Amino acid sequence: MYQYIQVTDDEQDEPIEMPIEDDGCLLLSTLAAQFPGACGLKYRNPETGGMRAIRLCEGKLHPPDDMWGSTVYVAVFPKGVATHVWMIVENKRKGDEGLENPMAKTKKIDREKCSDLIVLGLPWKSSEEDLKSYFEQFGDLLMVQVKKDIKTGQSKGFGFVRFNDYESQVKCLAQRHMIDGRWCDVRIPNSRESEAQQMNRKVFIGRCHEDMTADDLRNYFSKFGEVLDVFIPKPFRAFAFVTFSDPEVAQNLCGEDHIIAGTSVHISTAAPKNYDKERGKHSGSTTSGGYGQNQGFGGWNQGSKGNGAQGGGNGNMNNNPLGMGGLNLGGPFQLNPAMLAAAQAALTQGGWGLLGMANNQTGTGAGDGTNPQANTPSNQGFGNFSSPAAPGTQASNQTGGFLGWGGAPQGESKPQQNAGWGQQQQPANTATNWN
DNA sequence: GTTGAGCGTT
Repeated sequence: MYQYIQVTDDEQDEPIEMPIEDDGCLLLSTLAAQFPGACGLKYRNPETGGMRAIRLCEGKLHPPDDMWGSTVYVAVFPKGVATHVWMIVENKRKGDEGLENPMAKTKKIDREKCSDLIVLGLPWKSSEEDLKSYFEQFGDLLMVQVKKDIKTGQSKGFGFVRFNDYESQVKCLAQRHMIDGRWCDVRIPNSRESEAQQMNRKVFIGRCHEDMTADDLRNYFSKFGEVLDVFIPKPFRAFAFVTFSDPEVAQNLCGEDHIIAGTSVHISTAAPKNYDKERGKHSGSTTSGGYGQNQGFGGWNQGSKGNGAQGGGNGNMNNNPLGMGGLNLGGPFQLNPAMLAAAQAALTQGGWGLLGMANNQTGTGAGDGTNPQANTPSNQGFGNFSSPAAPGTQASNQTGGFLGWGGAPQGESKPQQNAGWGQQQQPANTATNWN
């Protein structure tokens, strides 16, 4: 018999009900499962209006005066700790917010964010100064790079630029460029950094009920923000995707359980599927700068596009944590293909409800019991494999991807602009930075 | 010392 208390990470947001233990305590691990990175709990004292801390002792959060009551508690996060790629990006752009709650910052995803832009077809002779003087017409530049051969110093014929303002980027992407006598193309690079910035508009809805219609989902989720698309695989596979226009809305919902038409669904981040097959479409479809719709990147694991033969039809098994691509789905199990597909998708997404393994810390599921981080919702009861979302991977890629920021050739250094970035030192002449 | 579709040494 569980009791629940209401917890939020933002007093403006809808709280999540969280189970407390038999001894009346809330486990920090339970809290962290819903609010990754949370290190404590607090609540507003109605008498003083101030925030009051909840006692934390050996991983247990103790109720104030032995009573949780109906108070809405607020998750507490370590100050100034970079836990997400998004936060790193935000730190870079908004250095004055360096001490805020990192998770709140994580949720502040700027839809209209600049990314590095690749400049293709540069004349061999063009220098970074040449690029700067050309691209300045579109707006303030933060960075210009010409990629060169290490030994000879000869240009490789391409480079990167980054604008300060998104409008400048849009203008620049909208046309071809005559630079030093050659036509050059400017595009969003096919690298993970830029992909990371465009994702998370779409959320994965696990544990869907067969009676749920796209309209049901749209109606329900519209109260959180504009819904661009609802996708329910046919035949029924017990999951769906909802795409919001605002990635912040999508991000805010991730990790939550919601009740729709009496059914508890789990919302998590939509995992991008492998990009190898889609990359061609991707780069081809971004030349107009338009990736505003949910299909813009074409690389999401929707389980659609005619790959109904999930056993190996689409070559999309590389990231399957349980190696299901290697199973013979036509073998002795004779499971309903819809259930297999749902199970596979649920595994990929970390939504375990379908398999009846939710919260099963001592379960007998395949590979269970070996994961030292079994308290996280995406790993419960399973062996040690990588989380599909793997934000840390993105973070490291991200920091590694902007190594050209540290230099201040003009002699003026702005340390604040470098806060939160992994690499700040670099040899001269690898990039030119005017800010 | 050459070249002309692509995708970023640290």
